[in-house]
Amino acid sequence: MEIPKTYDPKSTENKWYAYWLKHNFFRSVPDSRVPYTIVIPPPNVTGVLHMGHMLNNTIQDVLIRRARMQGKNACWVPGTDHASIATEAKVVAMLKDKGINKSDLSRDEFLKYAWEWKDKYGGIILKQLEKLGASCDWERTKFTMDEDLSQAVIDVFVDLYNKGEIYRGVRMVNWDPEGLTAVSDEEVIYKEGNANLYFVKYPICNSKEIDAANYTPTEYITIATTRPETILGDTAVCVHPEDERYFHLKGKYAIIPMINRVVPIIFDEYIDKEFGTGALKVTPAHDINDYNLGQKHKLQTIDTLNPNGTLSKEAGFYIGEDRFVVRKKIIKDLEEKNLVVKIEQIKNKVGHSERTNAVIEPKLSMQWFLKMDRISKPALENVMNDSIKLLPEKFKNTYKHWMENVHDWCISRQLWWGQRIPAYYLPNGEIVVAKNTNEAKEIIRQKDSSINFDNDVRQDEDVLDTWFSSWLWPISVFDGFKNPENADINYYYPTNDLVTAPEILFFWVARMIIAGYEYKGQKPFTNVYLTGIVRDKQGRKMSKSLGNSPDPIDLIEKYGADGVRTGMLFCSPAGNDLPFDESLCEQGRNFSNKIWNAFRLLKGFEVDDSLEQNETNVLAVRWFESKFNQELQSINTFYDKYRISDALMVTYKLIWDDFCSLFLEIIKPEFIDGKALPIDRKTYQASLEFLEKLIGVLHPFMPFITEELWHLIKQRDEKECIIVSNWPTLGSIDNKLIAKSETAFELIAQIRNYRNTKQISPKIKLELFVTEKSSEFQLNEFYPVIKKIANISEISINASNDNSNAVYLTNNAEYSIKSEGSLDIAKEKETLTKDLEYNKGFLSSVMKKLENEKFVANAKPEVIAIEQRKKQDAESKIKSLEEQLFRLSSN
RNA sequence: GGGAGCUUAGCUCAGCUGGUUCAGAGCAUCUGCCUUACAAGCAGAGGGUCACUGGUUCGAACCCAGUAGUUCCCA
Repeated sequence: MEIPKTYDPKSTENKWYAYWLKHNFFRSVPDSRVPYTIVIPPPNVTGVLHMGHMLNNTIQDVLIRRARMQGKNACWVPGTDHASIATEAKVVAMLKDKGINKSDLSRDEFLKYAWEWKDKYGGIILKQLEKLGASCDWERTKFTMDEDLSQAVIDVFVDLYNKGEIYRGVRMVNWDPEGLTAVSDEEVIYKEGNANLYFVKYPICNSKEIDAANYTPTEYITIATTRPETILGDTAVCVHPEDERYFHLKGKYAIIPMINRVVPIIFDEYIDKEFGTGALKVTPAHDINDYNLGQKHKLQTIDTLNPNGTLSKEAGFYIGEDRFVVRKKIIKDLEEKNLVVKIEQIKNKVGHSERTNAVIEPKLSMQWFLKMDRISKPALENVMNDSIKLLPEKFKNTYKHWMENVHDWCISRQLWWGQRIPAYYLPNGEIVVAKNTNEAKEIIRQKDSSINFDNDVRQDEDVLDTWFSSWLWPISVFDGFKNPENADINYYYPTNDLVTAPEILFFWVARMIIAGYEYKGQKPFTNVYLTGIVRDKQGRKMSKSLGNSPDPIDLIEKYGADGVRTGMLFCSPAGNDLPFDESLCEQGRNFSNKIWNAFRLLKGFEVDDSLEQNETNVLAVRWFESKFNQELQSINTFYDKYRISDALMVTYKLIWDDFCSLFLEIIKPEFIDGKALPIDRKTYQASLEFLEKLIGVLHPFMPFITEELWHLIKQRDEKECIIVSNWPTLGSIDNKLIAKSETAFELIAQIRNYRNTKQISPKIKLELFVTEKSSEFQLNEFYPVIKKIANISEISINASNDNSNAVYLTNNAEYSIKSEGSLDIAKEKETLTKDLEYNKGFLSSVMKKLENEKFVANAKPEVIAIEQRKKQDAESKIKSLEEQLFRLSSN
């Protein structure tokens, strides 16, 4: 069979993915094995795959595939979340294109469109994950608005309400006037920008009971504001109690311009004397700090904004006009009244909605809240005591800080897409919370049979925050609410690892932990692996809106899924951002090709059964066996520490450097007369076994090419696939042999370097001289190897002093090579002297330690022994170098 | 304004609780090679006051303090 020179991922990836699916290799059902479980961070159902998903899901797949090979029952649960705000926005936009306004639709009609939309586009991202090779148990795919998951959300709401943990209250919320909903603090993005700081003067008067409209002021107080449109909602002016400039205003009043409201001048230490004029206009309805001041000083609260960002009736002026239009208009009007003192340019930070990018308005509104103080306690404790581990650990600090200062969670959203809040309002304002309409009806009937449910009772219009669904995810995907003792939840929960972005550590991770302890009395997972953010070369986060992100599917087309997977992992230690560059994928693709060609080489060997295994090959096999085990141990350790990119790097070097560049070069049969000699059976067999082990270790990173090679190596049974093969077991390691090999390979590199500097072709054989010494690293064993891959004709012991024409190689002068052409004695001497000086310096630093009484007294015995050994080594090197120099000089 | 983290080669990062020749890896760079597996390759090489300043110690990239720069979180 002809094997192509370059590996072509396209022809294998679809084939093997389909094959794995067909044989149910991703499927997991509880059995007697140890479970290994990951629940996917459910991507937004409106989403398409971006680079962040690629990184995140590659890591999950690596962990899952390795666990599967280790004989665990690996279960990766996929799914999506319903993303209320984002999805509703998309559906509204879609309807708009069709000429339909959301306001013209009933709730049910709208939801019908929304579900249609979801059914049509909601699965895209999961299909894309297949391209990446994700080995999810697709039969378990969940959606946060599935019937049973929704029921869990409602049940939890009712339960927490009955426990007194959920309450309804007026709060200052971050209002998104475009999305027409409140958003959480975490969904507000503060962006720095230029703003005008307007200085406006308010008249002062002595009494509350004046005719403000016809009052002729004699004195003014100047306030500074960036949001003059809120002046209409002002109910006080506040200054610092120690601000001398305003002492005389105690007990006086200010008149709000335009609407001529007389408001008190209050004193509070909250004020920053340095900012603006040191006098603050107080608008309790439209600023959180002002709201707090208002509460403290019992001020009136006047809400001057409509939900859509236009001015309300309460404002008295500019009713129905947009807040930004009014900002300009009111300044013009105030200028006409000569009340604007000056306008300054400042930089400030303005909150924008993460979803719609609209400028957030702090707004008072009636919302539902979940108390966090009690239920968050175990979630803090168990992260602090490492019952749940955050990786990297540095996130413990941030987590602690957040959990210790946690605010009540605003769980209502003014939307339709999501789980509708199961609260029913009776005509007298009383609230009944029930799991469903029938239950509500029953409760209400018992309370007051005269109430007509259909006419008099209305259900809350709002839905719950999407996070209020996804915080239940590790439990609800296993149906742990309705059937708390079912086989799945008992087997898979708590799950093992969670892989997600630090950005949602609080949004989601912390809340899942809270729910886990509240509803299962147990953590939801043991390890939280926090990935970094994928950034572009300029360090900007890759995002669709910036247009700086490559399309992952295009990348897969170009470099193969295996190439992209390794590309993502080459430099992404946990918690570190990943500055992505396409060349990383190229490196991944090149790596696939390297392995491919290693296989081609092996496959091309002609095997001769009558051939004895020669000593070179015996040694090569012995050496690689040990080397493999040594590196396997290191790979296992890195996995245990979740240092995935380190595990990959070790695998990469093991395959590329040790297997391809060394092992294969050593055993590769020589060419005579343009024809390759055959190889013995034993070595050939061992090589193929090595390759099998290597691709086994590589499989989690590069699932496709490894499966392809696995089947090319030999004919296998239908179900005998690498994906379900055994992770290589750790064999013995001959450390002495490995140490010797390192010296030998170093010597080989020096011979090659010598060729390079002297421009000697690798084809010309050279002669190597060895000064026999009682060195620990006798390399005799490796002589055949050295001869072969450094192309040495003869290695001879140089007992005589006949070094007149030789160049020494290592810095202990034990090896030398016959120089081609005349020897530059001066240069040789210089190099030798340099090495001699270095070794002498080194020896003296060692001696300093050994002669230091404090060192000998304080250092551990091992450390002292090491220093003794260093001393001996250095002394023997110095001796060799001196001898060598002496020989050169005597010629 | 408060808190946390980071600063090691051109880039991205390792460097476990101070002790080998500890200053490392990959990529990039440079030199030489189309050598019959692979130019998506082979063989070599160069490159760093471990941000700065002090301190602790027999010994500091590592511990402590301060400074600068930078990122994140909270207000």
